[in-house]
Amino acid sequence: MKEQKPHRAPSMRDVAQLAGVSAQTVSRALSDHPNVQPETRQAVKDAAKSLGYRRNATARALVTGKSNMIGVITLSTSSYSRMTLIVGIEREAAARGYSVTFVSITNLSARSLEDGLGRLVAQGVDGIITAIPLQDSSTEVENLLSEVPSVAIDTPLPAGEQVVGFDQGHAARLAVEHLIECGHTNIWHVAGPKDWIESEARIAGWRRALEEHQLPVPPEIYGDWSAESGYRAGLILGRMPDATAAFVASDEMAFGLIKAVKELGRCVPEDISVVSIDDIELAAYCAPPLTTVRQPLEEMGRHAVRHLDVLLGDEEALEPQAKTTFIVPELIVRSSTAAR
Amino acid sequence: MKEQKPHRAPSMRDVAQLAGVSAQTVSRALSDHPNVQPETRQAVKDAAKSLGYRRNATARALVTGKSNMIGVITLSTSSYSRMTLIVGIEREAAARGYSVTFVSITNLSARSLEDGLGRLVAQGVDGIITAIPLQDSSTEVENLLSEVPSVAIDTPLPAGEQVVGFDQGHAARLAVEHLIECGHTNIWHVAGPKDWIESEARIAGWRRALEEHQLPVPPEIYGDWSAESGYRAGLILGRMPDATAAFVASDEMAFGLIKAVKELGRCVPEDISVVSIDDIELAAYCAPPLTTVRQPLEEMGRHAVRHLDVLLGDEEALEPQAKTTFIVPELIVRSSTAAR
DNA sequence: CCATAGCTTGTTATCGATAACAAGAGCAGT
DNA sequence: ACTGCTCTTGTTATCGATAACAAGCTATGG
Repeated sequence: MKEQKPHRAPSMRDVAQLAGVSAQTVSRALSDHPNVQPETRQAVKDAAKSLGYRRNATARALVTGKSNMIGVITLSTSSYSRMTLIVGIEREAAARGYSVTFVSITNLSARSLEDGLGRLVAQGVDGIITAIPLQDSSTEVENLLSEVPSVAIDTPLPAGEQVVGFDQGHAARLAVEHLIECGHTNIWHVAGPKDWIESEARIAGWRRALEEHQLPVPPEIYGDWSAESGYRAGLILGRMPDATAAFVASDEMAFGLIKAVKELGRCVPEDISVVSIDDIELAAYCAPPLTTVRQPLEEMGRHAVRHLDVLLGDEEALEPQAKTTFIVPELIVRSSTAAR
Repeated sequence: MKEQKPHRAPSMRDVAQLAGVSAQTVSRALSDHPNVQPETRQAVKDAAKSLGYRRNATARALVTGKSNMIGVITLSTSSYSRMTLIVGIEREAAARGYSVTFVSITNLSARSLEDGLGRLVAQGVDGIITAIPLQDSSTEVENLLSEVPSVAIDTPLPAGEQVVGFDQGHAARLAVEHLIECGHTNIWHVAGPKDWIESEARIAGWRRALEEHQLPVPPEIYGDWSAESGYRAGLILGRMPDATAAFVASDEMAFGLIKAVKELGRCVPEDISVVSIDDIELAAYCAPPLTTVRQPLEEMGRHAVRHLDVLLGDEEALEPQAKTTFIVPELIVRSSTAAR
């Protein structure tokens, strides 16, 4: 065995030497710059391959000012939805030659948002995708976001110049109107946490739909997206004899709610119909299978990357452009809802 | 409005000028280097703050050779387990001052592994965490892995110097022995896909437990971790009158299996007992709640980062060390299993 | 036959930080 | 008072690439 030293990775200089050209020519040859003699290019490529040369992204980033990294900031809930979003982002980013660095924060305070964004900016990302449901922010956050192009999913963060949106209000309406069509008149809502903008939007959609159909609007019950919180809500709802329908803000909470309701001796959908939002993979395997409004998170992640890519690439070429991509919600009827 | 130009972020030189010192002193002051006069340090910090200075991680990485980034490579399934793992990794990494870049691959071919690892290495990560269930690899993959310290979760990849492991065989044994204690003698297994090392280990554990108790070993049924594949397996198992117990390799497949079995008119756990592995959040909200063996993915992610940190920091100081952290599986009994 | 243009390649400067070395100040010990 | 040490700060070189400029060479046309 001879490789003793930590054998520094080969640099462009090494390749240049082996190929008998200058470093700059190597750079040009490997970047597929047009004005390079074919045989020179080939020689360079051969030399590079034989040395196992790999371009140093750090040096490249330093001089070009572009890191080809995009940052994603999200809440660190391990929910299905977040994961799906991130997978979508990663795939589209990889396809477009970006790598993704990923920061999760544990709470919605401006403090922790600043921290997370700060880490991303310090890292030198070219752009940021915020997948955070924050309602408001601090000036420090705005500063951070103004330093780097950013795209917001769900939430119109200040300075988040473009937005990929899912019309939460419309999704809620689809869910509620389905229940109404089934003949329900007493439709409760189990909402997400108060400080999430999605929760607000879904509550508003639910309320508006009820009002338009001149149905009574019961008070909403708050959960925290977890199945456990849905279970607690179910314990409350299940005891109300006149509650025959619930619109639940997430599939996971619906799982919890259904469990509680069944434990109280009532049946879904015979006694209580349940619709939710998300359509996670397990939704079809709940008992009964969940009627739900599909939110295509992976696709939303991909859209976010596409927007960001345009923002980064075209250098304020097309200013107005499509400011927002709206994804249309789709109702998926399974067996957790039934006619009265 | 006066800020017309893209106002280049302030550099160390700017701070130095404002504070009336040299760039090197700024570097020292901000890095909390000991030999700096207190008032100088303060002056530098004030200047930095007033300019909104942020250290350029790229330049720093170039000269120090350390990027403080760790790379994670994983399969792009949007399963709960992967997400939980990643959240654990990200949290621990953030706590230790690393940022995380994240690559997912869509299949287990050596080709795509090479591609993913290549992206990570080219990105300049300091270390890599492989969370891939690959059985074997190519020499190219080994080259890549030998360039950068790496830690493997689950799978002992070649050159993955340290391993965070979960004793899949033991987990399987716990599950099977629980069924045996319940009086079952005909215990089937719905396994994960053939090319996953976890699947193999769970199959082996299941088989060994049965053999030790001198019980018959039926052929295993393969799934692909998805609830859908569990459902298909359930359609097969549910038709066998003498099958009274199933050990399913993941909670998600168990959801599917239970649905199928119920559709065939048999009850869980009265007719068929089901144990699985993972303990995802929804496991407790299945109907019936799943008896399962808990696999603490978040903790495993954190361990991986700790190992990697040691590997990166101590510079071959403590060579042997704890080569592997083994996490102990824990059986969680709920209601999907019952005595015969 | 010279001028102009285009192609190919090399040279030098630069990105923003830190490492390594150097230099001046202050202080103690002989 | 001189030597030698420590503390503080500054200077210069460097990491690995690319941008900008420069130079040599080959066509092409008048």
